[in-house]
Amino acid sequence: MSDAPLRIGDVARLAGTTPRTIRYYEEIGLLPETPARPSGQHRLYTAAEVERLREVMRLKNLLGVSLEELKTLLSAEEARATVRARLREEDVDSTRRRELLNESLGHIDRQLELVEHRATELAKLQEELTQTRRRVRRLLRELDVPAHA
Amino acid sequence: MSDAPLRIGDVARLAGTTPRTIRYYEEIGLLPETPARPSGQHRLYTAAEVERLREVMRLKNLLGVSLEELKTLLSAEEARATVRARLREEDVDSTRRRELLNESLGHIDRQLELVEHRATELAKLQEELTQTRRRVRRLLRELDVPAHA
DNA sequence: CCTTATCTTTACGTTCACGTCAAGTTCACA
DNA sequence: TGTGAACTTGACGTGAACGTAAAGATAAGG
Repeated sequence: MSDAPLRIGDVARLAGTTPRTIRYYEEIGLLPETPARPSGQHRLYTAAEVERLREVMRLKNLLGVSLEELKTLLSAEEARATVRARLREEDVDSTRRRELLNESLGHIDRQLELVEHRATELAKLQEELTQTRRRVRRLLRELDVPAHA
Repeated sequence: MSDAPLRIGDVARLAGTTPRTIRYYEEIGLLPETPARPSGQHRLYTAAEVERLREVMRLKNLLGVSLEELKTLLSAEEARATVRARLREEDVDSTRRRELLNESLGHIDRQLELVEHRATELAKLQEELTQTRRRVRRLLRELDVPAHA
């Protein structure tokens, strides 16, 4: 029931964007092309793909990177998904497993570095604004209690 | 000595941008036009204006807003500067002072809201990434100590 | 089966935030 | 007073990230 296939308009509504954007993201490889769709036929999506899209939009907003940079960041995530899939197979020798996991770790760390940097910068700004706010409020209080002599 | 007037090229270098960008920002009213400059004459700047530019660029990066939105945000800051100037004059009655200060407070709160929102969102993302990182590292550790039976 | 909303591709248009080029001007310095 | 570097305005160009319009195809409901 809830896994009824969604069409591009539904996905757009659910994610708070437009069909054009979704097609564009697919076009530049930011979203995977629905595989094996005879040209002309409607695109069909699942709820998981709505989530994926929301995540893309979230990262775009928060990280403020170009779609091209975002693509590399997400291809990393893509890679991690592949890794997880491959790791589920029993017949991967532990040397290879270690390789894959370390690769994942690298991708994560790259993202974390980006996020942490922005987070601390924002924290600084927030602190400055809070300070300024305090100062203004103190001035207001001093107006209420005019002469403290 | 250090307050020798700067030219647009110097300002650009000091702020890490280009003359074109500075002129553009002036054009759209994001930076104040050097007042009373006979058309054709070189623009002259002070160190304070370099700081202003750096702040503009910083906010642009951190808040990820359009230059138009940034302009309104900064006009608020502009207003606060005016307020500070007016408050230095002694002959402002306290009713008016209160008004001005409250206005300032409103502007600051608007910025703070924006900043705080982004900050918490970024914090969430950071937390998620950190969690994922932990999971991957645990998997790696389990590879080192294979059978815990 | 027919209608109609929604989709398809193709292609050109648009906005933002500048880059780049041209032709002339101003400024610091020898 | 000349000369070269940096500046001026004006205009057109550009890449990113979509919007929009056209002409036709598809899909879901009655």
